[in-house]
Amino acid sequence: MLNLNQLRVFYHAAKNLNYTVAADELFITQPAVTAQMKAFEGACNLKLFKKRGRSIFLTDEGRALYGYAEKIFKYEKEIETAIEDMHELKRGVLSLGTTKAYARYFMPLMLSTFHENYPDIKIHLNEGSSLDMTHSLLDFKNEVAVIAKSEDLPGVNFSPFSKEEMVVIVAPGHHLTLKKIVSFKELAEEPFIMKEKGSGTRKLVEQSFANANCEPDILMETSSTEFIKQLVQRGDGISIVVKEAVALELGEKKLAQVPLKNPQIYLDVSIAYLKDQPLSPPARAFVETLKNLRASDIDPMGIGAMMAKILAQRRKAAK
Amino acid sequence: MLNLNQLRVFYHAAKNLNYTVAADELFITQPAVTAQMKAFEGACNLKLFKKRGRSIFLTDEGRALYGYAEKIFKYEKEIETAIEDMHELKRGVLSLGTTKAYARYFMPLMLSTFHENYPDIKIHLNEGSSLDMTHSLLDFKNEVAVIAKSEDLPGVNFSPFSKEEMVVIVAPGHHLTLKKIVSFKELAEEPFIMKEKGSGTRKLVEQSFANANCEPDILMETSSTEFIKQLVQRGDGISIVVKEAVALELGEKKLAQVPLKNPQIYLDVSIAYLKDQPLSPPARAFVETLKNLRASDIDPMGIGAMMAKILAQRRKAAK
DNA sequence: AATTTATATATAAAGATTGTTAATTGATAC
DNA sequence: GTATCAATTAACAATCTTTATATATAAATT
Repeated sequence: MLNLNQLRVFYHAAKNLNYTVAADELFITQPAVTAQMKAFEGACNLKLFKKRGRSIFLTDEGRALYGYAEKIFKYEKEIETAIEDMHELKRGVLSLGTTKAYARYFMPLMLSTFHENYPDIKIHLNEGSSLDMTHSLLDFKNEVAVIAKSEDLPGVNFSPFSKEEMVVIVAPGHHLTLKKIVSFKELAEEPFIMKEKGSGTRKLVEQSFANANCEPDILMETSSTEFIKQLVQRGDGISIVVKEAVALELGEKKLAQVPLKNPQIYLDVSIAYLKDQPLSPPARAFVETLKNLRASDIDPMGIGAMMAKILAQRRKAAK
Repeated sequence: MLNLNQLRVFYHAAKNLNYTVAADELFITQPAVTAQMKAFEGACNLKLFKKRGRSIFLTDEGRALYGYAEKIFKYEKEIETAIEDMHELKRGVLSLGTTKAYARYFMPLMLSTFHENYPDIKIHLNEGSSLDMTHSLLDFKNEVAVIAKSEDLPGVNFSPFSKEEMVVIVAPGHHLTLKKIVSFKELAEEPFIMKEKGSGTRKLVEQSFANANCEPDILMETSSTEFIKQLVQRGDGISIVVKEAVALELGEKKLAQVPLKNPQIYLDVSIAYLKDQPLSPPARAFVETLKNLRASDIDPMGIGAMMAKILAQRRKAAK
């Protein structure tokens, strides 16, 4: 195992053929160079310099070694540049987890904006249930997750981000569409298409039924909101989903919304990251971007408002 | 300027994802790893490891840096191999200076033998006058010189190597060939072709004339023994040269030898190298080889005997 | 499930390297 | 011969490493 500190001293001494200049370049004193060179020649068991009067010359061995040293310290500079780049976010990876809904509706715009601001950061986006994504933080699979707060894990920091309006969806022409307003008790009578375990939506829906002292009649469980929409459209059951995820279908009348008896329910979406782990520069930059998006408005927004805001910012930036 | 010691600690910690194993590999204790890693992360201003319980993981930044570290320490191994090779004479350079006569008559055999024993040592052979070659040692142009001792320079070590018989040469049919024996006084009457200044031969010849209280009648000075031979053959003058250099011409009767009145004169050839500079391994090996060639016989030999000995050794080795 | 055992990292004070300051030597230039 | 410059030497200070101990988690045992 070579002492690379000594090799560095040798490199500078050999480059300048002068211990004093080498010392200056190394920000150490000249006697330190003398000492290190002695130690290095001893360790290598090779004479590297010849000394005549007050000047020094490389031996053949020294010259050979200098060639190698040049390479290694040139490479060191590359490493320093790499570290510098990481600080300046000129390279790095953002490992991000989110729900399918966010990955599909919100993240494309959000991340393309982020990528415009930090073009050298690679993005690793994973999707899964809120619970899965929370656990992915603990496993270091992701550094940040944009999800519904599933359970209050001690190591995870949840920072409120958006509030998504939830809507009851039924097939067009469904008998509930005749009602002005429906209660959870009434919904409990219908076959219900439920999201999978671990889903933030499911947790909220179950909670809402429980608050009304009833239980949904679960016909089927799935992780796919697309699948839920298909089933509901076919009239196989009803469901409660994030409004933004069915905005299109509601507009096209492929699905119908049934107004809920108050209170209206909202899904709280949070930015989650580990408590006692400092975020990497890319993750920090992303969280900052997210929080800035939210901070300026007092009322919590949904995806729709959020996206409108991003688009407004981009238009502004384009001017 | 990166602390490569810290980078090395990081490299081993990252390789094993375990501080204790890293410490073992580095032959240091585990607390030293902890300390160095803290210092390194501080210096880089980057989190490189994430810690969960008793295990550690690389961050994205750590993973990036590990890629670089791998390269640099792989390259370090190459340097270590190079140093090892230099010790084992598997690479290196022998910078050798000698006189034209030696370069022509002795060194081809000597160096081809040396090369057989140390096939990975490159040989740089320079030729010049004994004085020039002595100075080349002081200038670090050569490390070893095989030459006549010209003057007693304080920094140069002269170790006797061979003794070359000197002969008076004249043109065939020259009037001196009629004599049974000639004195320097008689030689002083003839036009003399002298070797250049700095030549060991010249110094010896001048000394010999001076001892006989006379001076040669110098017709011409040259560094080329070949040129001397041509001139003498043409009958332009006489000269005194190393016998081995004219053995062929004497045999072919192109030149004639005139017996010198005693004492017979000999050119002392030495192995010269700097006193206070340790020799490089290749130079040490070469000097050893030369000294071994000489050591076993008590009487100093000339080139001819020396070459016979080398050939005998080679035949022996071939068996 | 609760306790013990083993394993891994962190901390703190003592000890070994490495680097600094100041004075010396040795060589070159004027 | 004096001045100057570069490298060395030696005593002191800073940094790194070790020893010993603590803490915390995972695995094994009761």
